[in-house]
Order: sequence, then C-alpha cells, then structure tokens
Amino acid sequence: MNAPVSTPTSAPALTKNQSLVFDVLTRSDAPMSAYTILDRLRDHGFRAPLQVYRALDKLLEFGMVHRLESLNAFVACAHPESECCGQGHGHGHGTVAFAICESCGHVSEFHDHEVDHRLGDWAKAKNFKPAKTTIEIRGLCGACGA
Amino acid sequence: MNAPVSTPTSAPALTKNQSLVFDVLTRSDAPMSAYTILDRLRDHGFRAPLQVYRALDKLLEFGMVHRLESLNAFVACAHPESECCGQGHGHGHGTVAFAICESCGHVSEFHDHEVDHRLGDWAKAKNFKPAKTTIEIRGLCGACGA
DNA sequence: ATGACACACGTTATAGCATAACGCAATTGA
DNA sequence: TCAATTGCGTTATGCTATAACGTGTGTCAT
Repeated sequence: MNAPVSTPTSAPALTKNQSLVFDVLTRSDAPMSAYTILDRLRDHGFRAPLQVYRALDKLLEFGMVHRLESLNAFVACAHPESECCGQGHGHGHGTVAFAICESCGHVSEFHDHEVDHRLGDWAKAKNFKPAKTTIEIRGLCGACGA
Repeated sequence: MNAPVSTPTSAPALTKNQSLVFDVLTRSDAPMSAYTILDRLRDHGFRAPLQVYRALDKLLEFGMVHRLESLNAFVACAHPESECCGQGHGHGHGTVAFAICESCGHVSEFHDHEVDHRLGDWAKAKNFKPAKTTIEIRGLCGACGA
C-alpha cells in the first residue's frame, strides 16, 4: 500500500507522504525548512528527515514546490496552475523569481520574461547550457518596509 | 598583534586571517566551502570553522568575495576592480549573476544592467525594498556541454 | 501465476554547513 | 587611563542533507 493514490484531478498522483508534505507547505504562509516540516508531521508518523527530503524531491520534480536556496527552505508553488503546476514535467514557462521579506518571512513568486530572455541570451552567447536558474531578492516587503 | 596590516594599495586593509582566506579563494578556480578553506589553512594555524567564517563575513562585507547560495560555497570576486572590489562599501554597481558549471565547477561572474533594472522595477512596483539579490544559473559551460 | 523490476517507504548512522557563547589581546580615542 | 571596539582562539552545539541498508507493494513481460 505504498503506491501513489490516484485522484480525480489532473496533476500527478501523490503518495501519502508527498501529500502530507505538500499540504503542510501549502498551509504555511512562509517558507519551511525540511526539519520544520518534519516536526509538523511527527503526529502523522514521520520520524526521520529522509521521509521529508524524499517527498520534497518528488514535489520539486513535479514543479509543485520550490526550493529557496538562500534560505535552505521550501515553499509551495504559488503561481497559477495554468502556467506551471498542472503540467507534466518539462513545463516551458521559464524561470521563477522570488522576493523574500526578511522581516515577516513572506515570499512573493513572480516571473519576468525579459529577465529570462536576457539571461538566456547571455547563456547562448557564452555557449552555456542552463539547467536551473535561481533568482532570489531578499529585502523588506511593502508591509514591513514602510 | 591582531589588527589589520596596512598595505600600499587602496582596498581595505586585511587582517592576517582575512588575507589567508582571500588568497586561498583567489587561487582556486572553483568555489570553495568554508570547511575546504579550513582544511587548506590548517598548516597556517587554522583550527576551527569560525576562523574561516569570520574572515569570510568581512570579505563579503568588503565585496571581495561572493557567496554562492545554491552551493553553500564562496568565490573571490571576479569582476574588474574598477567596477566593484576596490571601493569602500556601498559600491553602486548593482547585482552580480553567476553561471555555475555542474560538470567542471567553473563559475562565471557577470552583470546585466537590464536584468537589474527589470528586477528593480518589479520591486518598485510592489513597494519591495531589495537588500540583496541572488542570481545563479546552474548548467554546463561551453567546454563541458559540447 | 511468477519472477524481474521499479518505486515508495522506514531506520540508523553519518556527513556537511553554520553559529552561540565564552574569554583574551591589541587598537583606538575620549 | 579607561572604555569601547575589533579580531582572535576554543569548545560546544545546532541545523541541513545524504549514504546505506532492508522491507513491502504494485506492474508487467513471460
């Protein structure tokens, strides 16, 4: 009884652990570290970091979760399903950027074609083949920076 | 005998530990983790991670070293002194981006005004005050990706 | 059916990255 | 001279991530 449970929806079917981790992240309004997620899920039988990391690996692969490199933390994907989350794997919508408030912890996810394009041009000019691009702006959000 | 040693040059005077760390990073052609730096400096009396981290903190503050968030590693600043490294502290040359080869480990540092500008515009529109921006492209460099 | 395979899972142990908290030494400057 | 600041060294600890092992279950070609 370990295989993914099929759901009525379209997105990839998640296993129990994957669902639990995704739910916790979705309910959070700030990024969570793997260990924080682990603590939230102790009541659901989670005992070891690997249970979280393995679920996160899959969720990252599905594009349902993002990793914030500058925080060593994770967030549920926040941009519209139509642009990314629903679709299989390659999902051609480009790189996502994050604005992270260092005061309240809130994260805004956004996308800018022009930025994408410029970085792509640089890569092409240098014959560099991008695999994954990270863009994170840390600072103060409108509410905190007043 | 712990104070910074003044040098004939312009840039901020470095203490012994700061110089040692900076030299090691400068000689390396790939990013180094703090612990790798530590190991390289054992012969020079380094015994504990904090000795490295404290030096790195200062070098980061001086703009002489960058931290690669997606690697938890550090590189010596590679762009021309005239644009950044030499000057005091605020240094208004904008955000730097990195292209990191996942095969050979080589890192290219570059700057794109347009990208900077776009991200700045987004921030302004959202009333977000940026403090530090991270842009890292991971992939294969020209030499490795052929 | 059955056996090979892929995959999710659970557990223990370990590796790798970073900082807290203490105290000492040297420099600066009121 | 004394207080404040800064760099340094040490010990201990905390946080982040993965290696390596074995189990169970579903899939599918034979």
